[in-house]
Amino acid sequence: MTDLNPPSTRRDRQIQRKRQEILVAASQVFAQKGYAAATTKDIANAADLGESTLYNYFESKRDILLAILDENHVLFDNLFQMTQGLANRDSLIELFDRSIEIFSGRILFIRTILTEAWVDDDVLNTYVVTRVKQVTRLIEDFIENQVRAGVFRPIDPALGSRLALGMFFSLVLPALRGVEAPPSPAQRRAWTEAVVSFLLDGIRTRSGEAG
Amino acid sequence: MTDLNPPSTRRDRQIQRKRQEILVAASQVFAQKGYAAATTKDIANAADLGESTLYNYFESKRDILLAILDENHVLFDNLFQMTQGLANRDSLIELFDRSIEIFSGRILFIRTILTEAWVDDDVLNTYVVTRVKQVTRLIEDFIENQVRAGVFRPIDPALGSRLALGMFFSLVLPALRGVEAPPSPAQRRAWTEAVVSFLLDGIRTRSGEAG
Amino acid sequence: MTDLNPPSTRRDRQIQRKRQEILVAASQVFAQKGYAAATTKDIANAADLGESTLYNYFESKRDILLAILDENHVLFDNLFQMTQGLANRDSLIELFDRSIEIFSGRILFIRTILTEAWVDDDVLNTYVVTRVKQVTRLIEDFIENQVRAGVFRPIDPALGSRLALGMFFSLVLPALRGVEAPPSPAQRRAWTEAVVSFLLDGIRTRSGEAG
Amino acid sequence: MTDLNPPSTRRDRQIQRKRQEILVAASQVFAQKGYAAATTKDIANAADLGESTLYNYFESKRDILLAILDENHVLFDNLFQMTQGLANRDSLIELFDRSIEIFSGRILFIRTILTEAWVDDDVLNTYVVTRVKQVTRLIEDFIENQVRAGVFRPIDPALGSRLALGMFFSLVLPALRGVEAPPSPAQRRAWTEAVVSFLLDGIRTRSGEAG
DNA sequence: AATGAATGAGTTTTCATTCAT
DNA sequence: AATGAATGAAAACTCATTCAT
Repeated sequence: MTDLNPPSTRRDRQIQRKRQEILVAASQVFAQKGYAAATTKDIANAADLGESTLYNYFESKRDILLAILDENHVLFDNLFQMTQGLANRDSLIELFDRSIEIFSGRILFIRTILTEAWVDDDVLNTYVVTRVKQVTRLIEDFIENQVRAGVFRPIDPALGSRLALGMFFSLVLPALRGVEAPPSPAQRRAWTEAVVSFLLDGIRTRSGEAG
Repeated sequence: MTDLNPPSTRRDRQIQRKRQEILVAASQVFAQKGYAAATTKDIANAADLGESTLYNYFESKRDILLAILDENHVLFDNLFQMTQGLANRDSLIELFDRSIEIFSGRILFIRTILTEAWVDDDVLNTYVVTRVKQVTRLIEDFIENQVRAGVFRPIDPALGSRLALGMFFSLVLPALRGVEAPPSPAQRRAWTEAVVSFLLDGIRTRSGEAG
Repeated sequence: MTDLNPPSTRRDRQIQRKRQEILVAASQVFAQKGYAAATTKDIANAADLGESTLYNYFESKRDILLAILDENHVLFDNLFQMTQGLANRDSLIELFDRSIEIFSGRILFIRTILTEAWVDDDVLNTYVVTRVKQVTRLIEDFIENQVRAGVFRPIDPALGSRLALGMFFSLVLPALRGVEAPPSPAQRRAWTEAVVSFLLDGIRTRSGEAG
Repeated sequence: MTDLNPPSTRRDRQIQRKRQEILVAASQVFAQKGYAAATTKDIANAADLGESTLYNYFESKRDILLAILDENHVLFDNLFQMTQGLANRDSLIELFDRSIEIFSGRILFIRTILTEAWVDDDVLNTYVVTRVKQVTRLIEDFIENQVRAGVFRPIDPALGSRLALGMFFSLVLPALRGVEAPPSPAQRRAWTEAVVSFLLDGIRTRSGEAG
């Protein structure tokens, strides 16, 4: 049976595995130092390879970065497919929870993307803006629907979704930056519940009135 | 002696003025490309100086960065002095408004700080974490007080302040990144009103019930 | 008076002088090893400079080569201006003599051009073919005129000029390759007289008949 | 033993055949780019082999070049054996014709030799100078004989043979460089006739007098 | 005080060659 | 015998920094 596998397939898999190893190593380096400050020597060391060996798998240092970015484009597609139609409180919670989970599991990759997007307009537009716009639209639609249904007060959907994204990022940012451990599933659940509760109900008691 | 305005003082002022010019130019470059990707040639060009002239005012490229960071430390002190004692809705609004104003007026400096803090632990701790902790403490105290007074529901102050900071950043981040113009005073006021309203009252109508 | 020279002029001259020094050094290296085998280190050593200093004067190794090639384009213009209108035996002699002289005086430059033209189509077309076509045309016209005037037998002008060029190159090639000293003026004169004599009269005695 | 066609002989032939294939492929590459600019990868691709496979047949890249050069040494021996004793007009024609034919049939090999001889003194002396001296001597002897016999005017045999070689090269050079197709047999014949006629009779009409 | 020129140390990349399979 | 994978050595090039003027 194994013999029937075309040799190219096994070899291809071997190559893919190695590329993957290099990408993981490079992500660590890029995430730590940023793309510009990272050297190919750093990457090679992290991947436990000779520097020149990198060039058997990638065309250039920049090519390694782009491979990392592309890699993760796919990831987010999954996220957004899942959350199409953001209908009620539970689906809001689900969106937050899944998003935090995905971010937590791919900290290095995402940190790499953000690091470079912070500095490179192309990367920002191709890999970040597109996605952010998708979620923004998702949340905006949700808000509009709720307003129209009389459930929400008449607020600006653009501002609402922006604030929601801000809350989300405040939760994952410390882990992305590496100053906090990624949240446990329990922590995640607690966070999302609280965020959605804040978002929907505010933090005042029903009868309260701040200062 | 210094009060007598000796010749050295005039020269000192001249030097300080030049240093300042260089810092502004460097901020532009650092903000655009990040510290690592920025070259001393870039900085010199931006400052309209010869490359070697930079070294008459600063010891090294790194030294220029640190001068920028130090420069802005002062800024935040003012912000926080003003907001000591966050007592009521109005002071919350005032905090948001002033903060956004300060961030908007110093985009380059702050972008530089954040860029470097994102990859450099020392910079993060010295220039960012300290300040964030201050505001966090401020907001936490506010929340605790309100909870104790029965105005707020019993929420986790740490989480609450984190979310509040997240909202704040969602408002200034696009301008910091350079993809959006800094908000006008009117826009700022509208934002802060809305944010505080969200925060305190939630977005649901008083009778509404999502999903 | 010297003060009235704008400072930029003196500096420019200084830069031009240095560039020239580098070009001469590079010509030696390129002529000896060929462009591909020559290293920037070789060039730097030949110019008695640090390797990185080269890059203050030229953008790249290739840029140095192209500067050498351009430099000599001018040279040949002079040659051809002088020889427009190739009317009689004396002007033929003059053309050969001047050509050999120019080639002899710029051996390194010309060897560099030929070395690269032998391998690079762009260089061949831009720097060699154009010029060869000019001389070819010159000689062809001369032959055609002489044939029409009944002075020459009806021979193919294209072939005739090609053979004339071949003779010319047989004289300068050993010096270009560095296996022979460039000809003295006396030698040059003797050669050109002989070549023109061969060309016009053949080598047989008027009555002779080979084999 | 060898006559008995032992297995090793068949293998040897197989090896020789492969070596030959590699040499042909390498000639193409060397001829196009020159030795220095050609990579072992280029050669392997041209030979449709893995890069490392080359090293089963040759010790090094340089070794491949030398094999090509040696290969062609033999070729010229044939040429010169044929032309020993250059007695009359017909044998001159024969020499030119056969030489052009051999050059035309081995353009890649010869281009490779010339490319390397242009920059490498060892190659020049071993593979080119020796042969050129042989032909030179051949032609010089011919000229001397003709002069002595009163058929030629008293010209310098060294110069005469040099010019003759120059004419020859002017005919084959464009094909060697790859900017012209190799001449057809008819073209070859026409060329040689014309060259010998020029050489012996000059291009003036018997009564003519240039300028 | 300002700077053009020079450069050492280091960066990305190339490439001939080796080696295990 | 053939080759994919790995790599040391070296190439082209960059850049922060120094120094003489």
